[in-house]
Amino acid sequence: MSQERDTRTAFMEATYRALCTHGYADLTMQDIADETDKSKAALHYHFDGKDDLFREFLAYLHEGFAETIADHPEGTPVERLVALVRRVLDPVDDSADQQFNTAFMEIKAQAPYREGYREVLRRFDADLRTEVADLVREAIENGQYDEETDPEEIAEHVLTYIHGTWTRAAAVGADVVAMREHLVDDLLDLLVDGASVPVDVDATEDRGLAAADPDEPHENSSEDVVDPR
Amino acid sequence: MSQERDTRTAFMEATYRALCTHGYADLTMQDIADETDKSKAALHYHFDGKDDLFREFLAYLHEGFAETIADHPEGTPVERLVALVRRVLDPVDDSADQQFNTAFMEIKAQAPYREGYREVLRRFDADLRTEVADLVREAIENGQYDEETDPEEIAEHVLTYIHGTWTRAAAVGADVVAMREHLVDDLLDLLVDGASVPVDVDATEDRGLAAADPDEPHENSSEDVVDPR
DNA sequence: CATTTTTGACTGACTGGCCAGTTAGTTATG
DNA sequence: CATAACTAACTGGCCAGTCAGTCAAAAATG
Repeated sequence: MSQERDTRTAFMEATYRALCTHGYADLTMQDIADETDKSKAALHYHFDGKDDLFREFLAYLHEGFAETIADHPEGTPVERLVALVRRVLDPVDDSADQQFNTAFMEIKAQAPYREGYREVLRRFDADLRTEVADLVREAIENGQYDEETDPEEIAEHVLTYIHGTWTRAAAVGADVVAMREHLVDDLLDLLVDGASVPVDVDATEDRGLAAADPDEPHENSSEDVVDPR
Repeated sequence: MSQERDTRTAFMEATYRALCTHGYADLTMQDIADETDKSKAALHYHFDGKDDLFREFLAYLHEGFAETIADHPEGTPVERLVALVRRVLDPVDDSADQQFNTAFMEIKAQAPYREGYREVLRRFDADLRTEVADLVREAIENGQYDEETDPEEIAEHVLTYIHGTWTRAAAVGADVVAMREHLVDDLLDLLVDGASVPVDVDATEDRGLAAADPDEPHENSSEDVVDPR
């Protein structure tokens, strides 16, 4: 009974690992099976084909994503907003996770063609948007942001910018940290004059373009998806 | 001699059309040949395999892109900047072009894996960035933008935002016009107080989120790539 | 309790289709 | 007629999915 559950979960984790090493485009069922101690036939026993497997995998990722975006209630609303952005756009040093992000781009690009992908991706989007909008609303109530500020509008802006960061990082190898801190600056610029500026901002000196400090400390290293290892 | 040139060009155009109807992921050499009056073997006669074909295709696209981003020297710098953004993020009604954008996303997602893709994409990026930065610089000289404004920084921001717009449009079917006008607003908000506001701004009433006017007039309908038809 | 039967999980070997690339031969062209 | 431009037919490899079992453990039976 929970035997099946376990095996399916094992295959989900295997899919994650296989994606990191092979990418989405040339990922075979065999590759996934090879990441477990089971056979390819077992994979077909548990899932109704590749598409079914991947739909389930996306749902599995979505669960982990909730954890990533969940608010850590420490500090002012804007501090928490900035922390959220940093968490989501964390350029993890772990090369496996980095490669997963790349593979995830491929999946996004497949969404228009594969039935059911888009729906889940929309949920990723909606969840993150809600979280951002809520924090902006709090910031307004807190007096950090002007009352004229439209939380939904900011959230949309942030979402689009985040997607752009991921895309450029994958497509042209652009610097995630630089783009991320640019977004953070935008968010801080919205602070009403006289409002307290968050202190933990580690990007106080670099206004430069490609100046990504490599020794950036990120204790929280979870990616836009929870790492199942 | 120019026979070969013609045929190669015909195959480039065929590749464009084939991408629109099949997407990148399941595009076969046969699909491309079928878009011409030539055979699949002819395709192999002219190109050293699929990868070679696609590298050449990207270069071909890049030529067309230059045309899209080329400045139309009418109006103030900011007007021209806004026009550029609108040209690049034009959600063409032509469904073929729309599908091409989707396919182009797939190509971007393949860049990390395919040798040579990334290089060309970087050139797309660099050209657009240069164009934007130049216009911002002009806007500063013109007194429309504050002297504190950093052209490179704005250009980076615009690039990231544009990529985000394309990605979200493809991945979750987000509204290109709404996102685009959001960016335009950002660009207009940068105007120093008292500077002339461009008049041709057709988005004067809609500050709403999903309010994309379908009757939007775009005389220039070229996409992020020139349509070879 | 000892046995037979059933079932869930799984495997190795196979198949059928697809597709990039090749080759041997044909047609056009200058 | 020599070479460039092509074609039809073919090849070889890959891969999703299938199938005929195996096997251990659970359930039924007497």
